[in-house]
Amino acid sequence: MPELAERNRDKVARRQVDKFAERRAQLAAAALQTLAELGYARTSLRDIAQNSDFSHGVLHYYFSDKIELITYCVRQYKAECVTRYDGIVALAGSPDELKRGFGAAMAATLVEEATLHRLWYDLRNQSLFDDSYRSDVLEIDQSLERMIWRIVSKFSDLAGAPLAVPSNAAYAVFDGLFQQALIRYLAGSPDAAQNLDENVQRVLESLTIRPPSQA
Amino acid sequence: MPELAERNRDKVARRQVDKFAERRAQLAAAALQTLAELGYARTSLRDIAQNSDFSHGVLHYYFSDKIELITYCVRQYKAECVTRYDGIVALAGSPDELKRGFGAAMAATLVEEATLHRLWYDLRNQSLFDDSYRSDVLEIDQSLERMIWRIVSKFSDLAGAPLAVPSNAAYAVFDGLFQQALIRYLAGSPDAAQNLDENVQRVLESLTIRPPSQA
DNA sequence: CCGGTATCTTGACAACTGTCAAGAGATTGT
DNA sequence: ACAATCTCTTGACAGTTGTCAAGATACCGG
Repeated sequence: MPELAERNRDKVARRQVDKFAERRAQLAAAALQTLAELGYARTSLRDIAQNSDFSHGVLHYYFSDKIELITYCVRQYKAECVTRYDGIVALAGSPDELKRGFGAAMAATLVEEATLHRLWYDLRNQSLFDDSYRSDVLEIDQSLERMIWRIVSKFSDLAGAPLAVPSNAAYAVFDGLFQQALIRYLAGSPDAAQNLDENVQRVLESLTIRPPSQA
Repeated sequence: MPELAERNRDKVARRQVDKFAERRAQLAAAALQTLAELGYARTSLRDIAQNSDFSHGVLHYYFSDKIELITYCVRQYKAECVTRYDGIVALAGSPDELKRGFGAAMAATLVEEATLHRLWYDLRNQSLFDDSYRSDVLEIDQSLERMIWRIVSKFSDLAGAPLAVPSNAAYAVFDGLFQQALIRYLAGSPDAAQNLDENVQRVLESLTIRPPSQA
């Protein structure tokens, strides 16, 4: 029975592939945690292994080198982030509701995932020096830009007011607000989250061209 | 003559201090160049020394350790940056002139000092992981915020229109625009500078509350 | 239960790091 | 011109890094 044998081989192969992929994800999670804690410059492969259940040699069994490991991590990060605010867009019925939801969601992200986001900014910066990460980082950045654009353009629709800036500017603006809030938050400022919430709402309002009030 | 001897000692001491300070600045310049080229994670003291006229040992003659060297570099960077746009503020006679000058100045900075600014973002990020640099980075960030605020509030004055956001939000917004433009510029996008110019002008306009058009 | 394959550990390697000490060389006051 | 001090080079150190190979262990089909 060549067919049965073949199917079995396939099944085995697939099981192995699954297990292989699963362990890669597991190790990448340990790497993400370590990187988020120590930063890119201070994280060694041995540090990562110590945050996992394995020894340092196993990393080279699942990843060809450090660059492939970190690239894999960056991609894994993306999956978590990119749809984070889509629920707010789908559910919002009024511009005010969307505005409030967006501000609250940004503030919540700030406190819940502060270390993961400082890692993101760290890796994005690395890509300015090292070509190895550039394409992956750029792709994620564009995904985030589209995510922000979904919010902003929906707000524009709901408010019936056109936007004063294009997509890349809108993303840059809110990214800047978040990054500045992150700096303050990690420096211990107690009102960083609330301040971000307020600023996000104010800026979102500002980016739409308000119709003449008495016309 | 104790007085003459004393004065001479002082003179000598001051001359030595000057020479000492001068060499520190010289080495810090080499360090800044190296860091801007390689990034924080990949720059070693030997790399820095190789970009100077001296050997690697001399760095420990002028700086107690790597942290002090880099801290000194960061402070040196600040001096160059913090008054960069003040001429524009002083000379602008109309809101339109200020707006155009600001956009053009940001775009010029982007192309002229791209590598120095990617270093700034790199070091600011390091301060999110390493307390050693935190206070210096925070201080510079606040100086930059004040610089942006001088522009934005002057624009508000000239236009006779109040601002929709506070100082920290204004800084965050323009910093975000610049950083995003820097990413694109270093990735080879040919229109990054012009796009930054346009976005800066649009956003500056948006941040002021325009009076009802027909009132 | 056996043999082979997949998985993991251990230990080693060469290169690189920040730091420092010993001494050579240069400069300065007298 | 001499001696003291400042300046700089050289070479070494202990620790860390990414990488890899040899071998131990676990798993699985037959």
